[in-house]
Amino acid sequence: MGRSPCCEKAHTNKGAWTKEEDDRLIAYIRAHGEGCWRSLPKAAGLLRCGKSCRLRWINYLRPDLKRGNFSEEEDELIIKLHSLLGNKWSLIAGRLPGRTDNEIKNYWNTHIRRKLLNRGIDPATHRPLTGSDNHQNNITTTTAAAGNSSPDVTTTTTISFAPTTPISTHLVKHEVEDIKIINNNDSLDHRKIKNHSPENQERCPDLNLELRIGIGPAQEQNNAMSSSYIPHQQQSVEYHRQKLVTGGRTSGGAIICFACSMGIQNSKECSCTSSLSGTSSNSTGYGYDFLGMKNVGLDYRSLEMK
DNA sequence: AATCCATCCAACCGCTTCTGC
DNA sequence: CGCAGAAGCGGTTGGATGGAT
Repeated sequence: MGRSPCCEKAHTNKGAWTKEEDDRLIAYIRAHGEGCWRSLPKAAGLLRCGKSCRLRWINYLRPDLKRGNFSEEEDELIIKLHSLLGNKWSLIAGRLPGRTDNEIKNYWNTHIRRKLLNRGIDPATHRPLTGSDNHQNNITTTTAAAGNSSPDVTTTTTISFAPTTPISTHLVKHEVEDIKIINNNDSLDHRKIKNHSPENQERCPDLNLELRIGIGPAQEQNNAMSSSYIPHQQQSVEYHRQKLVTGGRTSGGAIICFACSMGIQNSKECSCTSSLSGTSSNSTGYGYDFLGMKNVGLDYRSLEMK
């Protein structure tokens, strides 16, 4: 009951590409562009499967690829993006010009994982590594939304990488408020990172991985004690999804999609151009399908990486 | 010099998602 | 709407390389 092979394997080369194969592939794509990968090998005179050609081109032969070591800035960006997106290497690669998903994935597994472990951070959860931190096992993916499901109305959803098991609201509140204090002081006072147990103490305070999704500027105003303000009550993403779909809407300002908020405008990821066209300040445009919240009117301008 | 071991990374594989009919 | 084919994605593998013994 297996799937049909993507190509006739009996007549295809495998393994490392030769210079001649590279040249053929480059010449063909220069002449014809990237088209149907399945038919490309035959047309280009290559004994390779289309998948292999695509991979070779994307990961190695593309002229816009950046070669060489990753910079410290790229390192930190990858870490932050990974904390937000999880193992979505293609999305992460979209934010690093000249880098491929495969390259970033390899780099993550060989360098950054170790780097985070040395910092005492679990690369999977971006939380401090502690032996007794059993609740972290509840997190199956770093993109998982967490928090309690209390249906209280608030203006901001915090997508936390905290435990997925129910935890009391006030604990989350305190934790978040402490982060706020740190940001306001623009300092790295470790004592203010409260985690309610010594072993949970943040070991890398500059890596705050709370993800906030604001619902709208007007409501944001109510909370505008500071740019890093996070409301008292944490909401589940699902609750906001339902609320927004059934009537919750942004109260002002156009909505940009997640892709644009991440700085990759005009990419294929961008979903805002159509919904933005002709919208006014009371736009009811829809947002990007972020974390499965398709068509939810979220304001990604307030999506922050801190 | 030979062997072992760890690391790196290109490439593969299988699954999911997208797209056209 | 459902199906099939194509493309895309992420996990994994295996060969090359370099350092340690």
